[in-house]
Amino acid sequence: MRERSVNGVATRLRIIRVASELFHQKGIRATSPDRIIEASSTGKGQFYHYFKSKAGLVHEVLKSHLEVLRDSSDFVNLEISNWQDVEQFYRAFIDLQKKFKMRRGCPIGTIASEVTEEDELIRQDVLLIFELLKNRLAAFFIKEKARGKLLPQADEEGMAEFCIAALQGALLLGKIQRDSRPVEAILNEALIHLKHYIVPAS
Amino acid sequence: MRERSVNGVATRLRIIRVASELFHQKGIRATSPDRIIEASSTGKGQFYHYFKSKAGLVHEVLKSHLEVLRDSSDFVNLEISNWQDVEQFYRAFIDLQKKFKMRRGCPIGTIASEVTEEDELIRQDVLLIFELLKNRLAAFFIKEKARGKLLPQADEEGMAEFCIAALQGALLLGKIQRDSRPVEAILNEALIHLKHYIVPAS
Amino acid sequence: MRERSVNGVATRLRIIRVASELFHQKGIRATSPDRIIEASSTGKGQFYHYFKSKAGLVHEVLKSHLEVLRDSSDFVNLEISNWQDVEQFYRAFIDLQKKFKMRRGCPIGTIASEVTEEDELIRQDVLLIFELLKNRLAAFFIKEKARGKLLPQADEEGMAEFCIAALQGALLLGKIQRDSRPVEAILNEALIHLKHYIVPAS
Amino acid sequence: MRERSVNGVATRLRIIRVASELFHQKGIRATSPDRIIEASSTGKGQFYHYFKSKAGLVHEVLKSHLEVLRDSSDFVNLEISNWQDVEQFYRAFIDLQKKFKMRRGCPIGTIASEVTEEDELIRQDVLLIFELLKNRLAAFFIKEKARGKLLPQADEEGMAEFCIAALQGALLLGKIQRDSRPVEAILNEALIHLKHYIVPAS
DNA sequence: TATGAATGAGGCTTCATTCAT
DNA sequence: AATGAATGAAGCCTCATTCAT
Repeated sequence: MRERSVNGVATRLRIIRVASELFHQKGIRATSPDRIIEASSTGKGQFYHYFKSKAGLVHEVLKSHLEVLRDSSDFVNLEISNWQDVEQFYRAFIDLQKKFKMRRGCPIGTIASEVTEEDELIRQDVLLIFELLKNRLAAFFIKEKARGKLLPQADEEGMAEFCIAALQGALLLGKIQRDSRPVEAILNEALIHLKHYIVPAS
Repeated sequence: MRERSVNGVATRLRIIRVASELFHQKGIRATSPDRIIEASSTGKGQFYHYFKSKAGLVHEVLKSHLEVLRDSSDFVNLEISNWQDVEQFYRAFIDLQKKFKMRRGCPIGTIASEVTEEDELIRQDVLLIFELLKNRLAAFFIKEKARGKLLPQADEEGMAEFCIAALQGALLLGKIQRDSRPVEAILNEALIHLKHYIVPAS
Repeated sequence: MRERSVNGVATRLRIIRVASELFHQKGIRATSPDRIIEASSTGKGQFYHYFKSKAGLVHEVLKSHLEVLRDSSDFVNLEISNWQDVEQFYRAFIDLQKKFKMRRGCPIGTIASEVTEEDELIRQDVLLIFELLKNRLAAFFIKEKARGKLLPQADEEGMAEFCIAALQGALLLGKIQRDSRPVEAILNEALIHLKHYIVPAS
Repeated sequence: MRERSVNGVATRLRIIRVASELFHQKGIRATSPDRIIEASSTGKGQFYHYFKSKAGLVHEVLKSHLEVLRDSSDFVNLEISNWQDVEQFYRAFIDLQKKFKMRRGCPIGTIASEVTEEDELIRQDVLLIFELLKNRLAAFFIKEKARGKLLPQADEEGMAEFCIAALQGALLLGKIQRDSRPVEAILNEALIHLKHYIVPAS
């Protein structure tokens, strides 16, 4: 109520945050506008005042994910400039999953997985996020290679994609096994692989 | 009398197959009993005659996936006895995804991703499948190690999990990008990594 | 409940009848499926079991109107073979309107009036009904002309359309004025006009 | 200050005009305040600032129709002083319907048809308009009769009502048939009928 | 084994209105 | 005069399931 006068931006954000949370927890399909409305203590009409549809909200949620990642917020730092940052990147997702007692997967991956042919716009949104991640990781690999730190056969983009795929797969297995150890093991293997492309110190 | 039960089995199988297909295409949540009933040209009552609930059907679908995998059917051969078989294993999933024009992910992964805390039984079913895959892959690595073909530091189970995670992640990215090339590149990286554990021919 | 076993045809008919009644009373737009469901003591699901949508129900209602008219039921006799039958035709609609204390218009006209560009199928249904009326009336005029009872300049189809238009207009005015006298006066004028085409007894 | 109220009047008029248009196109029930607000580029609050409710707006729209007709604007001339003016009166409505490619009925008739028992005030508004039309037409017939131009049995009010009913019916059929020819034919018949009351030139 | 009628909760969205600034 | 946030009821439809035959 107090927030009302703040001008609605608050309400909008509240809905996005609650939705984001529920989508992560249950997935998109299993999260109804009604639940979001209830959990965000909003009136039914407000939902459709701020978002043209549930799909529209999903779009906004993904946009907010994109921004959070782009701005390298508290959650994860995408300004990767050394190998430790790559590890930190993985670490952030592992910690997130642990925070939810291994009951959830990747917030993006969960949405990605639900995409069907009808959700073209959502697919694009997810694509944008995956591309952001890829570009940031690739940027690091490219820089390293330029500095002569990576072997010539290293395919920077391919390495970045591999990096993300391993993360997605690991988080999915972690959720199904309800165990963080395999996640850490898998991501460790992934790191080992990537580091194989490092030029050995003569 | 015999006829009857034969028909019954047929109906049951028809429902499972159609459901399997729809779950792969749309996911579980987005696939209603009504749609399955319609697509399998069954009566409403038959559905609940053969399956106690939608969740029960999901269970049967996953059980059938498990059997198909266990029996190393036409789709994929899990009797892995050399590195080519590992590649074939990956190839089978890539081909499946290509068959659907990169519009779908892994049949199991799609279901896995939708699992929530309420779907404990389904989680277990998925777990069983992932474990089957892991065990078959691990069995090969163990055998290889026993034959002195793998380095001592090779963790066979970890390698198997990594193998599956890479697959799941790759298929997810493939679906989002609607492109099979990254999938092949990622799985290629995964194979390169695994093969790093091969004892070099002196 | 007793009717359930009768096999659903009863339920279906009950819904159509109730809807028909409500559409006449309030119009289509102002009649929600929920109200129809309530007024027909049906379960929510039954409605959509028997009709694919509200528009589908409207279609069925109009189809039933068409049948009633075609079969010249108790309500109105469309087997017009003399001028008295034409008067009876008008009389039936006047009586119907009076029955509802001049609170309603023509059951068909009310629906017709609500048709918009989006309701193409409904428009077609209404068209069919208007054409049935026209054809029955025209058939009489044609027969009369063939018998040399109508003047050569009499346009039988035109007369029939005029006949229907006068009826629709009269019922609309009757509803707005809540008075049956203008309705009777208007339809009387219409009859006078039509009879002007009668060949005068020399 | 003066500016403000001038703007206010403009906004008010804009809403009325847009609403009038939408009511004609879709009917009252199918036209929500939201749509009107959007189509008139007004703020939500403005709508309820100028009109106490949607029904209030309908009232104003009908009042504006009444005024337009009373003032014999560009659209239609109700200062009927000869038979050509009657034809012009019909012509105006036919042209209006043609302008919308036979997709709409009479702006008043469409509203009239949607009136239910709950819309007492709107019914009165429509009644007023129909009475205005009737009076103008009747005035002409009375004048003609006074001049000895109409037969003694001519009922001037009845003729006027007939005139309006034929118009309403014709426009409804025109909309359903999406054809202007029957409309013209019907109104031609109506005119023929009315002219039957003309005292024959001896 | 098979059919499909019946049920009621819930999903997504729009409606009409009021309120605070 | 103007904006747009807020509200809750209602509209249309699908869902998952059970029941009777």
